[in-house]
Amino acid sequence: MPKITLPDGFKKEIPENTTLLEVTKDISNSLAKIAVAGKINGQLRDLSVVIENDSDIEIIKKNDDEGIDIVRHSFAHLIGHAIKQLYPESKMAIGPVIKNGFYYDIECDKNLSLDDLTVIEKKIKELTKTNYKVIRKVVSPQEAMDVFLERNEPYKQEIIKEIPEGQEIALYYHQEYIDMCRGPHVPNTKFLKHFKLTKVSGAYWRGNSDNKMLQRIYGTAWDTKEELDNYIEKIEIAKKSDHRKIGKQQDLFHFQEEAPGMVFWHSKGWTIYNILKDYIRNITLKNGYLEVNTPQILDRKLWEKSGHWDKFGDMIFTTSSEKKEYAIKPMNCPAHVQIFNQGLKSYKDLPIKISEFGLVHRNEPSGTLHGLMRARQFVQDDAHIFCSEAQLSEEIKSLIQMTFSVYKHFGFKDISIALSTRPEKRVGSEELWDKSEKILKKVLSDNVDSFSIQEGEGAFYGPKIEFSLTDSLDRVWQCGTIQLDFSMPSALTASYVDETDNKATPVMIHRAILGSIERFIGILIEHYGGKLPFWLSPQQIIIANIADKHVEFAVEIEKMFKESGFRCSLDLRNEKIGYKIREHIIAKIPYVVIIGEKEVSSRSISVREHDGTEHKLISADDFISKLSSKK
RNA sequence: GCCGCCUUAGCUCAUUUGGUAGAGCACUUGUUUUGUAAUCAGGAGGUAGUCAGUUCGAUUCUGACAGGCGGCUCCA
Repeated sequence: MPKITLPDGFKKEIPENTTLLEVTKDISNSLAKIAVAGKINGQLRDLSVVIENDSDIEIIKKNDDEGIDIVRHSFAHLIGHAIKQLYPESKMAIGPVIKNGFYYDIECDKNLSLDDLTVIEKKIKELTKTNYKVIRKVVSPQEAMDVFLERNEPYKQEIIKEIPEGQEIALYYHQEYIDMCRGPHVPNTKFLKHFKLTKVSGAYWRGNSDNKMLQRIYGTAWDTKEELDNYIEKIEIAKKSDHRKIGKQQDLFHFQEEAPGMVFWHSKGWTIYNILKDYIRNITLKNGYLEVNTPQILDRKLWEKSGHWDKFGDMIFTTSSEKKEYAIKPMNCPAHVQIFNQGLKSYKDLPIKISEFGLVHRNEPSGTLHGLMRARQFVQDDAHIFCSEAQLSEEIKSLIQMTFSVYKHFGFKDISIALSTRPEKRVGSEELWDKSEKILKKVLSDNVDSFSIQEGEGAFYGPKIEFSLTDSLDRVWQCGTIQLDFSMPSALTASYVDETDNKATPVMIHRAILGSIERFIGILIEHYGGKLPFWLSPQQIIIANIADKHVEFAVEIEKMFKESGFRCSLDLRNEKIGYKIREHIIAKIPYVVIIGEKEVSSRSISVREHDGTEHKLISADDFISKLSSKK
């Protein structure tokens, strides 16, 4: 008789062939009503499995984090159940759980539209309402293969062929529909209630662009209707923070089809741009960087030498003149090596840090363009540090600290850090890779709370650290990067004279903190929901008069603000003050200064903050000195 | 680049069996001289993304192209 231990330490012997569900019922009937799965020795299992040995048992309820994921996973199966009833010829591929939801990849002759999702959704509701039992059956690979041969499911067959021998294969019977899954799944569709199919899109089979494109149906599911509604509302609100929308509303920038992926910066957007640049310039100069500027187009031969042409040629815009072919630079590094290469360098000069607000062009595939986040023309706050191997750790450490201090300045908390390791296609010896990955890992472990490893995602010349931020819809964008490079300096014959009077090749660190200024502004706009902090606001203060007779004093006050270095303008229109205020609130202006009869007679100002706070009849000088600390 | 969808006034959107388009806001003129989220009234504004095709007739149906949107792949 197996002995089980519950989370509270309670121990009990159970009869042979007892299932998790029976144990659950034994604990309490009310628990059994909301139990969707269990854990045996920490392993998630279906309630229908038999407990064979002495084990720790835990019951997963439908509203536990793991429980809701099981519900979501089962909803994916319901897409299958519904799809096969509606479009029997469809072939099912995979249907996993993702953050807040699930999806299923399907091959279907019909192009599914949003309207079709409504139909599928309705069918799923019908099916779940019958409260049918989901039956799990463990089968041999051959049995599984027979099932999916008979059901004409080529993708399932392909998956079976790759399941390692000895691994249990489970089929889930949803009435007439059969799916294969590691599970666990809910024991009954009565647990499947609050969901919505959200979008349909294309997705390559196995994520490989050489493979066939399938249709992917996305959905979300929650334990209660309130949670579902909240989630949907949250998405709707988040859409309002979309930088593309705010960019238009606030007159920051625009795109047009004559220049896809390239930004037309309007005056206000360009103001933000320059503030950011100045901020970064200040920091880099303080940290001993030498700011440079390099040509926009460079001979193709240079890019062949550096290795870029071979690997990234597709992305490079070109132009030609007098039979010479040029590349419009997609990166700044080869140019920075040229600057390093001028004159002899000694080990005493290292590290040499060369920075540039480097304008680059990359011919990104049209389908990947995304407002400011992914553009074809953008500026990197780029820098290359030429140093000796011995200096690497210290340099990288200070880069990590610098990056964090910049992100902190903007109030970012949700920063994900990843170490990308050696890719399949790479240059350099294994020892070199071992060494450089080890250096990055060590520096990361010593300096950040946590980081993930992205195996094989490194650059061909070396591993890299990536700092990523999230947009309003939870999409993750890489911003900062620190990359070790042992190859380009020698490819472009960079060298210095070392302590032993020999020629040595420097190591190069590629780094960017904001990454692309365009992308970073996009993230900032969404992060602040369009209400930028005072120091970044392109329009900080509006002076609004009550009536014509207050114009003179309003102009005087505007001059005061301007002379103190604030971005300030007048609103002298013949409109009611409520009308003006409404407009400036919508435009997210931090302060509206109101000038009327009382202000003129007392030579003071009244200020309305964006959040509605009012300061009546205060001294302009006092207000200016208070604002000066916020610059 | 791939799959699907979308493209109507400066902006946000209406306009169903195919008969050349409307609203709100913005703009403009007048009115109002105003106290913390919209004073009132008039006016102007569109070759319906582009190019073909079907049709007596196309914003509407078909096709191609362009751009955008959602994903996928990619992202030095």
